[in-house]
Amino acid sequence: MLKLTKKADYGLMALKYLAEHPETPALSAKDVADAYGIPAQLLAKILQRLTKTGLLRSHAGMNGGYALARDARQISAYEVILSIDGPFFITSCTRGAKSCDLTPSCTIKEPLARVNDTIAGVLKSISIHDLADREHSDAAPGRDRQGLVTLTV
Amino acid sequence: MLKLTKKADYGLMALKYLAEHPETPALSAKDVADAYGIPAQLLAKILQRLTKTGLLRSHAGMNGGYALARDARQISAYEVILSIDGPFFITSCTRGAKSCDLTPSCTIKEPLARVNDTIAGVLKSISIHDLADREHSDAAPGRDRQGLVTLTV
DNA sequence: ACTATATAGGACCGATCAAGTCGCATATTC
DNA sequence: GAATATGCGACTTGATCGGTCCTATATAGT
Repeated sequence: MLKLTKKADYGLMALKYLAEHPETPALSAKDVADAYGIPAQLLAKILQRLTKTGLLRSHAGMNGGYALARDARQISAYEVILSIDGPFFITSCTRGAKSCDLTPSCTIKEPLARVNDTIAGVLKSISIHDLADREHSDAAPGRDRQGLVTLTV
Repeated sequence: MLKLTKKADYGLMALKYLAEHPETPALSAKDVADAYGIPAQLLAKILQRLTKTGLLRSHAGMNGGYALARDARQISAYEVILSIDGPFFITSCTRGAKSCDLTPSCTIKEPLARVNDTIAGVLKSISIHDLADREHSDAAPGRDRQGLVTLTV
């Protein structure tokens, strides 16, 4: 059904939240979880994962927590999703896979691989900052309302 | 993980196969299943579904089977996937859903809904014919190699 | 030193869902 | 009437997602 996992959702929400609070040196998993009403333990593990992949910086102990490792503009939705859910492919057999189980049969893959690339491209072009400051960019007058990306399939 | 179900894969493959054999009046589920090494019973149910949604025309009895209900150019990958997997949304809570469980919390959804629309747009722009005759379009010399679609997010 | 607060991470569980199978009814052709 | 098809519902199995629990470790404040 072409759906993002809830974990990835949570991860994106958390990063957005961190991006919206640049003044605080660190926010705990519980802080973020409470803000959104997400299970704290679950979010904790997600943030740990994002830390391991280098998107977050963590600090244990009191007043500890997490902070963005880079500028919000430099973190793409793609990286977040990839960190949490692992590599995704729209088809079971992609050109990434060595060989298709349905050997030469599945000739569908080539065109769909391009769809896959497109999706990846879109997600790569969306940064955490884009998610966070949506209101601003919406409110900005005379701005090209739609157009973060243009791409060719 | 943003993945298509195998059923949708099978469905696309089957339609492609039908598109490649326009001379035969009808092909049985078994014919197609054997051609690709797919479980016949499973494919049967998929084709039945596609028949119910109007993409295929069926004929029972000996020498019966399935045939495309429209020209291969007039059937989009989107329709096929939609028929088989049902409506898909990249996020758990989309603007399609009445209300988000995480009430006003999930502010992620709006930007991602646009990603969702993009994906849908790409899939809508790909027809069964595009899947079937890939070799031809690839072989065609001096043709704009990449470019079925251009879209703005 | 002690305690409260954090991250880090492993084990586990339940619900959901995809994938596939089985069985039976019905239609159609030979 | 037999062989071949579709049509459709029920069921099984395996994977995976979402979530909880428990323990170890780090750190800041009193």
